Amino acid sequence: MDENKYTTGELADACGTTVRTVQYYDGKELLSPSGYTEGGRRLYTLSDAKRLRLILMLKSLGLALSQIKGVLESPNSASILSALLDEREQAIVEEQKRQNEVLGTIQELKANILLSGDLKTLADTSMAKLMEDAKARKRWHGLMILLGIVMDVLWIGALIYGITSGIWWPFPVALVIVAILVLWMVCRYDSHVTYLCPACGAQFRPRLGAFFVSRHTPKTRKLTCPCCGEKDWCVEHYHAKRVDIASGECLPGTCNRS
Amino acid sequence: MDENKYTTGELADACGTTVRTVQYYDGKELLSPSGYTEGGRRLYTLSDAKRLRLILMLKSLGLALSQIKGVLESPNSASILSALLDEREQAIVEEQKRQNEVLGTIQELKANILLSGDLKTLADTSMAKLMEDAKARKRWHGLMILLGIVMDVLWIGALIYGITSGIWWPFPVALVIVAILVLWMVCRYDSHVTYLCPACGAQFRPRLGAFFVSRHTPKTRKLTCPCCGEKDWCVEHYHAKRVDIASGECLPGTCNRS
DNA sequence: AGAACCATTACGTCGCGTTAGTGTAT
DNA sequence: CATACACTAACGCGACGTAATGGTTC
Repeated sequence: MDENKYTTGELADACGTTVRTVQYYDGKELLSPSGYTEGGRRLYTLSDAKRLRLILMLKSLGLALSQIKGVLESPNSASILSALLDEREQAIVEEQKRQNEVLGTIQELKANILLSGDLKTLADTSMAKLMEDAKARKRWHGLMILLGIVMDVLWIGALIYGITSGIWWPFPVALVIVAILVLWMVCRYDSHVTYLCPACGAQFRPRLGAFFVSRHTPKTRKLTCPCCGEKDWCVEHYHAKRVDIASGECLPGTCNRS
Repeated sequence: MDENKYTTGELADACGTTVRTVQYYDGKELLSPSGYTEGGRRLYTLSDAKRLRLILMLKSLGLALSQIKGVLESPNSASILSALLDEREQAIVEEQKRQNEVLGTIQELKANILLSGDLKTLADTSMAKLMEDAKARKRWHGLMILLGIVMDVLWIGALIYGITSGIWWPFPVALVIVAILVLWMVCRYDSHVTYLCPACGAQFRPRLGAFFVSRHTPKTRKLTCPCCGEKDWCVEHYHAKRVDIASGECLPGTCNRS
């Protein structure tokens, strides 16, 4: 039919893979050579190259070699491939969900170990709680963004309404509602969050006033530890459930200097 | 110190894993038993259980057993674990990017094989083009949504402005702009898209009029094939580059009945 | 004494990478 | 003859699952 054009290495180069892979596919009867030289070397044709490229493409999508073999050998390859792709898609989506959970857990874990220093406390913490906390934090962030948008719409809407119609009473009403919402959010946030003192390792809950005015980054906040009195950047830790530490107290047994 | 509480199977049950795994971890010196019975059976303590749970947690995050071993053996485990978690996070994010590309490619591939029936054409299509097309389609969808929002803001804004101020001339202007934008979008879309006839397998570009009025789903459109004349649901295929088929013609060599 | 339970050993998984030792094309 | 290339056979990876065989505990 067509000329024998490629030796093993040439085929591998042409398709962006390795000699070993080509040989392996021959062994697995995924891609058999169209001929041999007298000395026993494999010879491939152009259509073999196309087939190899197809195999490599399907493999890059995550299909197993055995599945690819099934597709290529079947008379109704299209429907089989279609089903496999559906399945693969499903699996990837599932895996991404798991990965997102893992990412959340990693976040929590990093926050936990960042300053606690050793892993003894960590050994007690169960994976389940870490994930719950991570999920709760995500939900809370979502809620904050949503409420933020609602509040913006409220006061900007009232402002525009005032400008265009000359009726101004809704504006201060909107501001009051916004203020109440903000206050509620801060209180709720404060009651679900603890901080880790980098100096003594204590887990504590700051007083609402200090919490309100302190400087902060997305993950830390500059607070004075009620256990050792040091003022430093404390790592925030969000809990799924309300923490039962009094405001301004620290969790017993967590301070290294006690 | 503490009593020997668990046999291998009890430990496995308590930590949600298998006997084999516990034995394997002993062999790898990840978790050695605290003692043995006279008969040579492994005995574990409560702290062993904690250690095992920690190991399983870190494994579930995707860390290799060798890495976990390194963490547990190191004196400054916290910093090492922190670094490993960072690395792992990076890797997961990278992997998710790749997976999203794969998902796009799978979409393209499914659209391609859905009705073409065989894989010969598929063998010619390179992975690179599939991915390019998938990306381009995503970009295009994003642009459409964005323009949709812009257009909505335009005409709704002009409407509200008319109601509140009584000045109505911006409204028809906005409508004209919206109409032009829609027309441009349709033309552009039409020039980047081909359809696959399920009857004869031809790839063709419909005439703009037919394209405009035909019924459609997200992935298919009811069109009359210019090659075989059949009217059926044709699968849409978005191309990264403008296709150079004349409007109402089909790509030569793609019709099975020619 | 029988039923669980456990220990050790070893092979199989998947897709090749990587030697090691030998033969072939140019 | 030298050099590059190719061949086969084999082990290795990672985290166990799955026998097979025999001893231990209750």
